Amino acid sequence: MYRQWSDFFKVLAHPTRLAIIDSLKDGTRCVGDVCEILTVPQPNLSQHLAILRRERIVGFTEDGKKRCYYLENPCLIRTLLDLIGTKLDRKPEKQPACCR
Amino acid sequence: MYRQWSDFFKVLAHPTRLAIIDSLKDGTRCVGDVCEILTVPQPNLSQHLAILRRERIVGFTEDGKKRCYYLENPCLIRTLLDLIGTKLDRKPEKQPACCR
DNA sequence: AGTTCATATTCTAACATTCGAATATTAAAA
DNA sequence: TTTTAATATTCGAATGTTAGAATATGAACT
Repeated sequence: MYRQWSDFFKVLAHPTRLAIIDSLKDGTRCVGDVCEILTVPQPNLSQHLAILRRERIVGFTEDGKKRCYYLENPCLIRTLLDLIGTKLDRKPEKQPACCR
Repeated sequence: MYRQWSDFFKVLAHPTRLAIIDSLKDGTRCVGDVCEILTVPQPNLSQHLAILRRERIVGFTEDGKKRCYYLENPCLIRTLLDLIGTKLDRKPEKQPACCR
């Protein structure tokens, strides 16, 4: 079980992948747009997307020759990132209710 | 910021470290006990503890020649692991309230 | 069919992480 | 003060991850 969990965290353990996730937080985006927003070279972005797909963190729909990526569990991911935000950008008032 | 976040996830991205965290979930334990419970060789355990210390996930108190480790943010860690539990051991009724 | 646009894959060198083995530290007991 | 028990550190080989370069795929347009 820890193996499975650590595989999941491994996928989150890269700044570019977190940036990708963040850029999909509020909806669907095609690869080209993410590419521009993050200023990451296209093949590199594609590699990271493949890793995110493998762990089922993102999915995509095809729209002509474009691929529109989205978060598979947007709420869960949002909650997760909020949570570590409270740890790392440690402002006392940001503590989630469960931790007070 | 993504760098800082990914550094945090990197620390969680190892099965042994997750097992250590889990073994501290319900209180304080000294190194020897964790060692036995997890059946990990002592120097290796010590290396992982050092990594967990660096990211402030665990702390310790000294008790004679023993070191008693504990989670620095037990509630936060518990919430975090519960959350990914709901994703990975996917049972519909385990979905946290916020994600239904 | 050939071209173009959007994205994916493969290969590889650089770099990072991991574990075991050996050794070091350090507090207390003898 | 020597010994012992508990834990930590250092080193190195094996393994895993990363980014860039080059190349491939595949859908839509001509």
